[in-house]
Amino acid sequence: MVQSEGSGATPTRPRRRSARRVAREREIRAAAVDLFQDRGYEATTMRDLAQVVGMDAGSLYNHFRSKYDLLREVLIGTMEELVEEVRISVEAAPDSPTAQLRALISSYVRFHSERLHEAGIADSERRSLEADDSRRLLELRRELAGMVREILERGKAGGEFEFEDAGVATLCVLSVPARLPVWFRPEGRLGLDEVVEPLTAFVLRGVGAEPGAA
Amino acid sequence: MVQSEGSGATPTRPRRRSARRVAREREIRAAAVDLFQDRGYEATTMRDLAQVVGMDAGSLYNHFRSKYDLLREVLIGTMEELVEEVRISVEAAPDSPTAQLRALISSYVRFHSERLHEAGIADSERRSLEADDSRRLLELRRELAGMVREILERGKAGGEFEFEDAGVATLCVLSVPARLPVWFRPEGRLGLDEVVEPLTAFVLRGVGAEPGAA
DNA sequence: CATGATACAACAAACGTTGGTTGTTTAATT
DNA sequence: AATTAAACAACCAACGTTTGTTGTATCATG
Repeated sequence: MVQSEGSGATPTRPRRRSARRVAREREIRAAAVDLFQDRGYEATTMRDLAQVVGMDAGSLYNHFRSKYDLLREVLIGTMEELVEEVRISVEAAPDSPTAQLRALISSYVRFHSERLHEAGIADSERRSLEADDSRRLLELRRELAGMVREILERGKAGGEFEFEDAGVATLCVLSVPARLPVWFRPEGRLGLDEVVEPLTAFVLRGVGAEPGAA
Repeated sequence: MVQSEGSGATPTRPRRRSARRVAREREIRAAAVDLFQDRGYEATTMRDLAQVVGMDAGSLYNHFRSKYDLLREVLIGTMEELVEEVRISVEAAPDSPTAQLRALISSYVRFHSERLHEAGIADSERRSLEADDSRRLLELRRELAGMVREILERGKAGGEFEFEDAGVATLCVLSVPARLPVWFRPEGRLGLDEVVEPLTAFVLRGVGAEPGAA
């Protein structure tokens, strides 16, 4: 097992992955997300997954090292994207706590609604992660919480917000969009935009802000 | 499968269960809740459960018909108690939407914190329920949502509350206490009472109420 | 002595994963 | 451009475990 990567001579170029392969992997990933979402990781079998994408269970291993790898990739990958997207949207907002909180909630909600299934399992399947990966996911969540908290405290200091404990307030704020995957259905009575606004208003009011103010 | 319960002749008297047996069943139930909570139903094996209560896996079947039965009993039983407790506390409150919403949230939160694990799995393990039982659980949740919604609409009509859509508002309100099992730890920085108050205030503000008003 | 709780052993089914194999696609060499 | 070789992606069958569950024998308790 000395075939270390890229160190010896003739380092066997990684061979650009074909478009076909990439498409296949995406297909598998998407199917896995769907299955994980409505049966849970443990209850989803490789045979189930294989059937959905129309291939044999064993063939899946040409694309992923293991069932667990698939889970980790989905969970951590999704959370990283969420944090990144939220961060960008906050940084793009005006330098006012209210506007920033609004931007944060809005992008959070939009992400959750666009990728409902991924977001849903990131929450419910964390327990299936091994210690290291679970820590990583928690770290990302803390990062998100840190952004919220920073905005909240700044808003409170400036008199825009009003609440007792910043820690509790942070968790309250995050609770609302976090539950979206539980009840929001894109094909439901209300469209995304009709949900984002009242939801944002609820959160802003919750921390004592005037939702009307920009 | 005609052995309907209590209809035929000689309806096998339930024969008062000994105190020992009752205690054992409670013990098993509690252990199951704990395991379901931090590994999930699917990932919990009867052998795991048996080891926790210090007996053999097969012996568990003297107390429960199946693993699934255990899950159903915990999930639906807990939810029924929650709905009942919340209803009582709302009916005991003064006839004001603000007071009633406050009572509802408060009792909801207290229930969740006293029985953190039960409440946590009622949410995350519903997918493991068979269709009928899942419907039953959903029905209970809708009952709870109905109570919230009724209060909200009455409050809006009376000018106490302010929000756009009653459906969304209901879900926002419920989101906050529902996330409690995710982050609240009784041994943490804040005790129960220090959490109930700011959390209730957040929700009340969220629907446009004055948390100060009784 | 009788009843019920327990341990123990065993079961079939289902699980994730691996290995043998075969066309097919991609890359390197002529 | 043609030829050769390597890598790939798929099927199928099988492996070793682990799963929930069920008899049966043993022990305790009232």
